[in-house]
Amino acid sequence: MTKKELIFNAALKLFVDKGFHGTATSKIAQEASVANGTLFQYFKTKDDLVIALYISVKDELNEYISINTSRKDDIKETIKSQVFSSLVWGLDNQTKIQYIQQFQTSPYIGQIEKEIIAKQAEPHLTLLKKGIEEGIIKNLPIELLNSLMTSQFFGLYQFLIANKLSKSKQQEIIQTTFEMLWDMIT
Amino acid sequence: MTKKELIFNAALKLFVDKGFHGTATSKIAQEASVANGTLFQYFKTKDDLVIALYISVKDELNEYISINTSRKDDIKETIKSQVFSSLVWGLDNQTKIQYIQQFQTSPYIGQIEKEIIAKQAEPHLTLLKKGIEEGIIKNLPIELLNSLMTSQFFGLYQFLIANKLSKSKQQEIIQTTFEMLWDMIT
DNA sequence: TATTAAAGATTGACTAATCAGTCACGAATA
DNA sequence: TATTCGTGACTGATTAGTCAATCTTTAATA
Repeated sequence: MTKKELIFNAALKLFVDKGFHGTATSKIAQEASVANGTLFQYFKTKDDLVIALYISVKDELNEYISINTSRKDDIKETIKSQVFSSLVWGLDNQTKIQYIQQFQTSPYIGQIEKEIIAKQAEPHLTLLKKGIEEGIIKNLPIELLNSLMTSQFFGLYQFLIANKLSKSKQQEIIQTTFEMLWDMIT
Repeated sequence: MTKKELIFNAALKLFVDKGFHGTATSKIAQEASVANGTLFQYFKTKDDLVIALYISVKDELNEYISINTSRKDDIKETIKSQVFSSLVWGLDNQTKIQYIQQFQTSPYIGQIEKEIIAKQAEPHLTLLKKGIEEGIIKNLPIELLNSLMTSQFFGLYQFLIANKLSKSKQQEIIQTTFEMLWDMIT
């Protein structure tokens, strides 16, 4: 594991545990078993680290979704496998999901360029647009549909981690909830 | 306005603007036009202030919902007026909604006693339970239904503040989205 | 009503601790 | 040998929280 990865892992753990400013850079370096100065060689400032970590985690999630999504021409199946793989990744990477949420509701979100945010949402929006054009999905603003779906994802996710269920029961809930979501937007 | 209210208002503004630890207590006192020491007479520590502010804002929202909800025996109308009044309040109190979100995804949430959280969710859960018993709402875990509804609220809210629409267009979207939500859970 | 004293509220200068970020030097690598 | 990587002691600035002194309010007494 590279120094940079060590720092990312340590920062992720501490930020989620103690909050952004509740975490001293010296503590991150310590947790990463790296010198104080090393941290500032990879990241010019603490804010740089906070933001770079978010982008890295978000990219990781998007890559996972992209790899695990079967690109059939079936829109329902495509969206379904996107939602499912997001959940699988989220349940296996709870700290990272927590970090995404914490970051997105913090003042830091304003520091990320709008183009980066737009780029990350773009694939979902395109898919929704296609669905509307094909007459499958309700003709509503795609930003609204996307916002509702993202929220739905977090809502279901919160429920799943708050209630430790058996794998099969979990799968059943995910399946049911997705069908509810699908009925809602079509 | 009492000193305590002045401090709450100043803290709310700065926490949302600069984050929890990005905001110094001295800055809060300054913004509130109050001495440093005064802040610590009302709140033993900075953490106390952060938490007291959350509970205060959350109570304010709940009180607003409670006042503006017509307690008919019609479950759909009851839930509808709860969702609608939440949105009205949220659009009029954007900073407060932002604070609620920021707090709920921060490590501070773990410092609030579970009974307080449970108590705040209780009315909604009771309502959902009643709906299920009457065979109106789908027979799913009420915590799941509540989680999905809360998320839906935030999703819609995010869309509404991100897209400045006319009052009538806004009402139309709210109406449509609620019907979608209602169809989903029934 | 006027006076006064006790209780409570408010102040801001102060401090010990902590913080983000620097930098001169040593280690590793090519 | 030269270049890059890694180090940790160091610093100026900032922080949360304290406290002795001052101001304000309350209420009892003459």
